[in-house]
Amino acid sequence: MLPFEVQHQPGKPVSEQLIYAVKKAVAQGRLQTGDSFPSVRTLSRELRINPNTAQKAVTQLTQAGILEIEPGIGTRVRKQAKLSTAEASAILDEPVESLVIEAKRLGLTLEQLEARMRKTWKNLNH
Amino acid sequence: MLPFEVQHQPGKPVSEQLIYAVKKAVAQGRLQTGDSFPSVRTLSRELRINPNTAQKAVTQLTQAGILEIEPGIGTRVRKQAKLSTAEASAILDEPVESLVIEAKRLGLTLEQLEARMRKTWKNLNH
DNA sequence: CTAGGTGTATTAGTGCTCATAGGACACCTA
DNA sequence: TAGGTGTCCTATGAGCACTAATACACCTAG
Repeated sequence: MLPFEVQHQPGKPVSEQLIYAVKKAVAQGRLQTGDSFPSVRTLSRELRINPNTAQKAVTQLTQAGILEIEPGIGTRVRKQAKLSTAEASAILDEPVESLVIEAKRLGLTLEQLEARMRKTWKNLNH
Repeated sequence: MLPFEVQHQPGKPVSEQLIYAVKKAVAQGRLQTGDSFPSVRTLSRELRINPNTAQKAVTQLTQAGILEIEPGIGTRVRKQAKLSTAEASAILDEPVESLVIEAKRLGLTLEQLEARMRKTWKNLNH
């Protein structure tokens, strides 16, 4: 059994959905620092996707600092390094602005958006 | 002069960047209800993109309820209809969850994320 | 040492989206 | 009528996503 769930939405790249599922599992604590991560071939078999697609996701997750490779042995969940404010900004600025624009367009108030975000935050805690 | 700015980022579809720029301009109030919107051919000329690409953006913005067409005359910014809570949820749930996951991964607290969002909200007011 | 696991790389082919190009039509206004 | 508007059509090229089948270097367990 895999330590995360992937819901394949047609139209979106399979590799990106796998990446998102892993990020979500890490945020939820279902994947913790030091946990061993399924091999490329296991992912391929369990998710019924091509080994290359699985490897693409693993490669990007490694470059993102979420997984780390031990050559010849396997992959583990890496200890998350704390990033600087500038680095966090570079990553978050776009999705934050995009979300705010969408919320304004839908007629929400700032308070309503914050309430929705707090709820989502707490739902991800376990 | 166009009532919005489009910054072409290579790798992302031109039509989607145009759509995003228009949404942003509406959220900022640079485009207001009733304002006339540039024609497909004007967009094509000013932005140096194909007329089909411009039309694709206009079509999607119309379907999203942001623009409205007056046949033979032109396009206008439509009055925003207030959506139900359920409809707003369907649109916002995904980006909110995605943002929360990313913020948690980067080690931010809920308070830090809210502060960043409030700042972005206010910066878009004018 | 060998067998079997790991990540990695290569080459090839298919299908889809994006963007471009050129042309055409129905509609409305001046 | 002339010129603007949105809309539609076919065609082409580029790039990406995914699949497929190999092959290689590395490490561990037996």
